[in-house]
Amino acid sequence: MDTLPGKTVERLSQYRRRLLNLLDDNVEYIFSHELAEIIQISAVQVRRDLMLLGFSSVHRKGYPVEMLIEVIGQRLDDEKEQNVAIIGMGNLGTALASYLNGIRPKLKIVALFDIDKKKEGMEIVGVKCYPFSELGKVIKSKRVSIGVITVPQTSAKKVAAQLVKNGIKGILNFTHIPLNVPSNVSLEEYDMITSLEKVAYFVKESQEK
Amino acid sequence: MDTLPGKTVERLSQYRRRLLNLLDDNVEYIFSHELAEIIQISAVQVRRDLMLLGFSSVHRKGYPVEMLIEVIGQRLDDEKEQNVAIIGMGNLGTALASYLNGIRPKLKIVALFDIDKKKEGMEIVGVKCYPFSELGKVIKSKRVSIGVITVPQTSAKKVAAQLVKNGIKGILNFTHIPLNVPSNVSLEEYDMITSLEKVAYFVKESQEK
DNA sequence: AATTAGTTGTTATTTATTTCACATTTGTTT
DNA sequence: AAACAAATGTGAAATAAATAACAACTAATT
Repeated sequence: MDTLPGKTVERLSQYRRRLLNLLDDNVEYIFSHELAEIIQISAVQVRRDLMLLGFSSVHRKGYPVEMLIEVIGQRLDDEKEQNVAIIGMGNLGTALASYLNGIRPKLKIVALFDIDKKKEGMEIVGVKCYPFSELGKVIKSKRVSIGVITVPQTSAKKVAAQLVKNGIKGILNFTHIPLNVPSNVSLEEYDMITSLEKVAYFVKESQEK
Repeated sequence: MDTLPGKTVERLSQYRRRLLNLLDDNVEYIFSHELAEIIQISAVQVRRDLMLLGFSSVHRKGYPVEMLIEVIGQRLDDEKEQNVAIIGMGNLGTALASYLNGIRPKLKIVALFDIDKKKEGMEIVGVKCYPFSELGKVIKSKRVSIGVITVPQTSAKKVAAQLVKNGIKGILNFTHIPLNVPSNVSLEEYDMITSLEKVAYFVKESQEK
């Protein structure tokens, strides 16, 4: 079974979240164009993504919502749980901790870290905060495979190196510092300043027309 | 002069930020492979992007840093300032306000908004917080062209509609709710849950190999 | 029972983005 | 001054992603 394109993975993640909502509303079936409408993309795009899952609709009824959620999960989720740590409990880290916590049963936020010793032992959304010095120990004891970096720019590289050294498998980097990690570590970077500059550029362009 | 590809805009934004650092360190020239190394991309990619700017190196010395910053600015920035408002002063909004504030001279954070009346009049990184009810008024008086949405999921659509109604030109959406805006409004969406699920997927995949 | 209409799955096409490959230019070395 | 080396700029090729186009299937309608 082939690895899915990154863009498809992104959309599947979004499909699933919408479908879970629909399930709550007791929607049993959904057409590609309906799902497309919700996500604001094209119906072909939806069908193509689902085709990559080998998932078919029930003729003239659409895709069965519950089963589709199940199939997306089979493809996206690890069978066992994946444990996540967030490093840096400033505003951004705190926001992420509450955003991400509990949102997916197979993705558990199991540890938070901060350099500030005062935060030691504190709980945010029910997850314990450890001092940075215990990073290695906790990663091992809690089997953390994914690290989310939300520390100040200056410590980003150091934190990434520590994570890698302690066997982390994936990093989600929210600092503006591009990281350099071994190829066996999955890396996803997100730079908020770049996003803002991008919007600003297209605003400017659209006004010049 | 053609509109640049979105990906190129993203990289130009990053080049510029690194170049500004280099300038502080009195670096006068930089080779494509050096800049590439810093951003963790290929040298060809850098040269191609700069080619789109019509910007040439000084033979065997590399690209003049200061002039390159200037040229990127000419292309990315609006001549006049672009004013930005952040709507939703929870942890995420607060983090963004301090991240983004002052980072680019031509992109000014001029207003913050929150539903909570207690925050009215408060200042975060020197920017004033207004109650949500004054959105329209402030957008007009401060000539806000870009809105950053960091409110809870449930209010995202309402806020977006308000922004659009008040003539906003660009939206950066940090909620998980896909927004539907008229085509004359530039929209950039960023979903942190999707990013985390994406890393998790590629971690899983890499372990299966 | 035949026709219409809605929806899918998939191949083919188009568009966007990245990478390759290399001729070109000129500083440096012999 | 010839040979070499370091980089660039760019056409051509490759890869990735999105869209179009349409045959096929079947529920509903006539």
